[in-house]
Amino acid sequence: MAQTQQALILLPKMVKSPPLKALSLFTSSALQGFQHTHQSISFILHLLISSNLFSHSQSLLLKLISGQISSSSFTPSSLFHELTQPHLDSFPTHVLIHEAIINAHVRSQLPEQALFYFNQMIGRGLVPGSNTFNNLLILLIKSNFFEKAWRVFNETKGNVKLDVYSFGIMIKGCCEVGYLDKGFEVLGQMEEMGLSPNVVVYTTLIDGCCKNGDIERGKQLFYKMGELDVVANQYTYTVLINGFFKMGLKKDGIELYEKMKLTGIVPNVYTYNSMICRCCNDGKLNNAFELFDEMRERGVACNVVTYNTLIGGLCQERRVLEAERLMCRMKRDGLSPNLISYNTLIDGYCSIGNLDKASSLFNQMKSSGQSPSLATYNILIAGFSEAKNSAGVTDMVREMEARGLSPSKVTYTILMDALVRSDNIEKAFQIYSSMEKAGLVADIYIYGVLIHGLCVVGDMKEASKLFKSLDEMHLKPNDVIYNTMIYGYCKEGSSYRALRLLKEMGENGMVPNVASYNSTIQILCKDEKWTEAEVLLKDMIELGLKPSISIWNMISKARFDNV
DNA sequence: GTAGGGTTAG
Repeated sequence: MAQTQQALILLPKMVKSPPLKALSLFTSSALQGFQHTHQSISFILHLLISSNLFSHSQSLLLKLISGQISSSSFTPSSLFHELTQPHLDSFPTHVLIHEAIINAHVRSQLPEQALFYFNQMIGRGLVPGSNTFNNLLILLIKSNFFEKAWRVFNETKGNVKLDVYSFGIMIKGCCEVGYLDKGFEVLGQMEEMGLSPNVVVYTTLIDGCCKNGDIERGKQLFYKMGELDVVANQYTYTVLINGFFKMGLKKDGIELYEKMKLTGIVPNVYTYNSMICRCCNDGKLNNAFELFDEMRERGVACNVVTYNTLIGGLCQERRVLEAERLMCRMKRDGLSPNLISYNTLIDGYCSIGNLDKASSLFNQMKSSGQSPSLATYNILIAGFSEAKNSAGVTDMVREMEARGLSPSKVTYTILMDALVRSDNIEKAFQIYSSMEKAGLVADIYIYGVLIHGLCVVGDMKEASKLFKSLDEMHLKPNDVIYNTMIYGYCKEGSSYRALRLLKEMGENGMVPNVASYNSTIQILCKDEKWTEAEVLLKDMIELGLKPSISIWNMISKARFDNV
């Protein structure tokens, strides 16, 4: 009570001072534990805003939201309610107060509250500037409230000042949640409003096309921007080149890369990294290193990603020693290996079965100040289980949990897979139920491991039951699962079941592996279902797969007998 | 400090 009085005593003094002096009176008294009131805060905020001291009003609001400045006479929300009441204030200040409150909630990462004050502002017929609106959109999208962002965008776009950024932000949001059509819709709205999309907007949407698997539309947009004289830049080319590569369209990617250089757009580190990554994935390490040299010649500085990509490429070719040497070179180059560098190299050593080296790198990583992630543990756990070192596995799981990291679905997959591979299907199911108890929902990989386990032990009844239940769970079986089921059916001699799944794979756009063809044909032959066997044989040859010798023997014998 | 690109793990 006494303190409230003090604050009231302070008010006349603040009124008489210039804005910054008044503010310092306010903050120093607040720090001394003064209980401020609606009046004193309202006064100081209005003063700061009407004097254009926005950063000061902003930091004051942030302190109020975070509770750094508090008072027993109000809560932040009662205060903001009071502040935004329509009263006799001059109109511009009222707009600015609303905006300041919305911005402060945005900066405090409080999407729901920011949205609340935004809606209140619109409801009062006030028009927020595009900055305020755009920042709100960004926060909503970043906080996974895309639907809210979409609704706000569409419901209020007539009452807000929109600019190119607003549309760009919204398009990016659409692409991120996979609503490509909506992204194009926004582009259309933008054009209708007479705003010309710039290169950033086009690049964002082209990237969205690539990431959502619709490279064709991305390509069309690229042409469209050319027709509209919007000049593609390094970003645009890199996005599309990478998109081509991701879709396996190697030729188009390289062609565009050449076109980029011809047009005089210089490839930068992103472009090179994308190119190098493609070479590595194709196992063309020589080309990758040629590009690496070319970068140096052209003065494009490589970065951690460049090195990581090359380290990964070498590891995939099992050239792990060279990968480690490259990591040393990276350090000499003044770049510190990051989490991905270590994870990649540790995985490399695990894959050649050198767990000692993997462990020592793991220690090196920790002593260099890089903290292991869940992925690091998963890699090591996979390495130890592959090496059938169960003590190593247990240690890793223990250390991981001691660090406060809980096993992820990937961890469970690895553990269950190891058990299945050592014929311990019951234990695998036990792990499966402990996973469910931990609140994790099994995904297609987990079911893949379980189905594999059931097929290995020959329990096709259970395997088929599980396989059929995938559909009810809205999970699409992947090619691994199909191949596993086919393997299981062949083993038990159910040729027609295997054949049906083989066809189903094709209908779903998957290519069965050689083993599936070989074993299905084999049992079809055994059942003397020659016509079906011949058809499959033709299919597999067309796909470029090599039938096994025994199949040739069986088939040619049948042909001979029939003649 | 409002929108755009590249690398790892089942």
